[in-house]
Amino acid sequence: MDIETRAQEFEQALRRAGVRITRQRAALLRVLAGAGDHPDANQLYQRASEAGAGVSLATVYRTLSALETQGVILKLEFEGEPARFEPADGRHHDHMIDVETGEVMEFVNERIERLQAEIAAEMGYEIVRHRLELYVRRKT
Amino acid sequence: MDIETRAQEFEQALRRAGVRITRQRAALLRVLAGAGDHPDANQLYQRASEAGAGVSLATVYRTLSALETQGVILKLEFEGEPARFEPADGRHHDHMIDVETGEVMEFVNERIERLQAEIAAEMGYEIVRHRLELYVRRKT
DNA sequence: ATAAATGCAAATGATTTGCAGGCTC
DNA sequence: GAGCCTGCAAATCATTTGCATTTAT
Repeated sequence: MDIETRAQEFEQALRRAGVRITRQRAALLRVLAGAGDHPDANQLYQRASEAGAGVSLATVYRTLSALETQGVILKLEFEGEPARFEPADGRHHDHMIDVETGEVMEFVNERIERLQAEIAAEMGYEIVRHRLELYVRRKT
Repeated sequence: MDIETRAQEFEQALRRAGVRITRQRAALLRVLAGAGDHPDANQLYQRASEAGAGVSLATVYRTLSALETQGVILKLEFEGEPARFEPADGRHHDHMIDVETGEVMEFVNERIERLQAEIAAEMGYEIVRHRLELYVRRKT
């Protein structure tokens, strides 16, 4: 799926929720749709600005939280750094962070997901959401 | 192990690292040693103050980070709240947070630990540390 | 037309830090 | 006695918010 298509899907989701698509938001959606990495609010602000969109950082934050509320993007809060964001389109995955380089990788493991659900169930709970982050170093 | 014994073990660890044991730190160590919950900096500050120790919040933070550096306590950063701390004496465990009540529970699962190590290894990494949090709701 | 969104600057909240005087080793 | 510690207040940093003005629908 190309960037424009994905951006339009984001727009639909927002419109459906009654959120207005302003010039700023349209620009942000495109930046997000094209982000292969996991940018933070400030990086998104930079990218949108470079793309010629007149956007303020406050609006970036406000838009990000609207998008998060609509479930269009996910907020990632890794240790010791500002929150990062990623499109929420794919399937659920967890993250692995290289502590030397800062690189963020994604991974999926069905067995871990199942075990988590079992653990919660055994204690009489159901999982609302979870957070699994592996801080790793390249093996020598 | 009683509170005083644990507090003294904390002191030893700090002394060994060349950190001075001041009246404030001694008090903090006792508060931490006696904490069955997972208090944040401000709660520790309150408790130490109530216990009659004249401590400032700045010193609480400075002491907590010294303790963390020495590996005596662990810092927990759950979503949307100030950092909490717990003594690092027991075996490793992860946390489950009841999103309704805020209650924090601990759990251990060897299989999940092993799977995490395997996942990292498959991608050529070794785990430095990890974070696994289950945000749960009591089953209806 | 009207309610929602924007930009700016000021406010927040948690945590950190500079500095002058104190206290531990 | 020397240097680490402390308390205080001011500084940071990411994020949020009040308000007057603009804009999408």
